[in-house]
Amino acid sequence: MPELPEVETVARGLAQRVAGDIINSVWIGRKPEPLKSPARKIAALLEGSRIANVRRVGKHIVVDLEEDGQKPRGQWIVHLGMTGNLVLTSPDQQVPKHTHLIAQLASGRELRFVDPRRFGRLSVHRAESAFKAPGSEPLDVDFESFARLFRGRKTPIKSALLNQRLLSGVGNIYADEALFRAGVRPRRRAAKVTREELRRLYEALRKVLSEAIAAGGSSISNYVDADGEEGLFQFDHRVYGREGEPCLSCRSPIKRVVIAGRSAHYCAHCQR
DNA sequence: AGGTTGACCTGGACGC
DNA sequence: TGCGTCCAGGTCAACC
Repeated sequence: MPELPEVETVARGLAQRVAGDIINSVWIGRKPEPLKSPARKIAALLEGSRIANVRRVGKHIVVDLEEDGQKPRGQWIVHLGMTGNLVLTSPDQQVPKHTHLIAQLASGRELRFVDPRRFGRLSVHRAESAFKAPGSEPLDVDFESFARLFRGRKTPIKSALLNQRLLSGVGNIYADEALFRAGVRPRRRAAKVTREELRRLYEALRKVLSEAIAAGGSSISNYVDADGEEGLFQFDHRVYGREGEPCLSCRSPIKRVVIAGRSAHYCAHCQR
């Protein structure tokens, strides 16, 4: 579920509420799938740490941890996968099914990682080897660097947008939405997209992502933010999930095709 | 080397 | 109600 705007929303919400709090103890479920680091390493780094900050890198939530004297201690990295969420609750809230980790905070609250499909991943990094995402942040990268990412790539432009080693944080919804707004068909070979089209794509992607962040994430389903509240938001999907419905510009039906195993939505009339 | 496919999971929506 | 099928916002390893 969560792409860049959703992860940003969760991270911001948590940063506001838990920065400065201390993790007293950690419970980790028995199913090992969501853990990239061993459970005892995760627990060891988290327990006794103060949460300095919570932020987003690509689709990852980075929890910066520090010692008492503000000395950096390491990072707790949370990837939400398709269905994961990191929720701040009071301990008397019922623990939902598929809760894989609970961090008890000194303030008396709990930070819980819940993920039914278990595609999410948890890991820890020591302070010496800080986490780094391989791709460029779409909201930070300049146009020349953005354009360079696609040079010589025969893969469909849609697949290139989703490639996290190129761009960090773009997922299926916002890739489709950006391509629609730029007027570029998802199956076009990345290398063949003209400079002018890339310029439109660059602007469209930034616009779509920042609008979605401003709206607090996507409206597509039961997405909830760090408080466990439904995102109020209404970000308009113009193509995603609108197969067969009329294009909002030209009324021709939105098409859905599969590209590299992911569904892609576009308007055959407006996108070339 | 670089691109595409299946596997990994659970659950909700839909058709019969 | 129940069962089967399809679909899902992500990412890898394995394949060509």
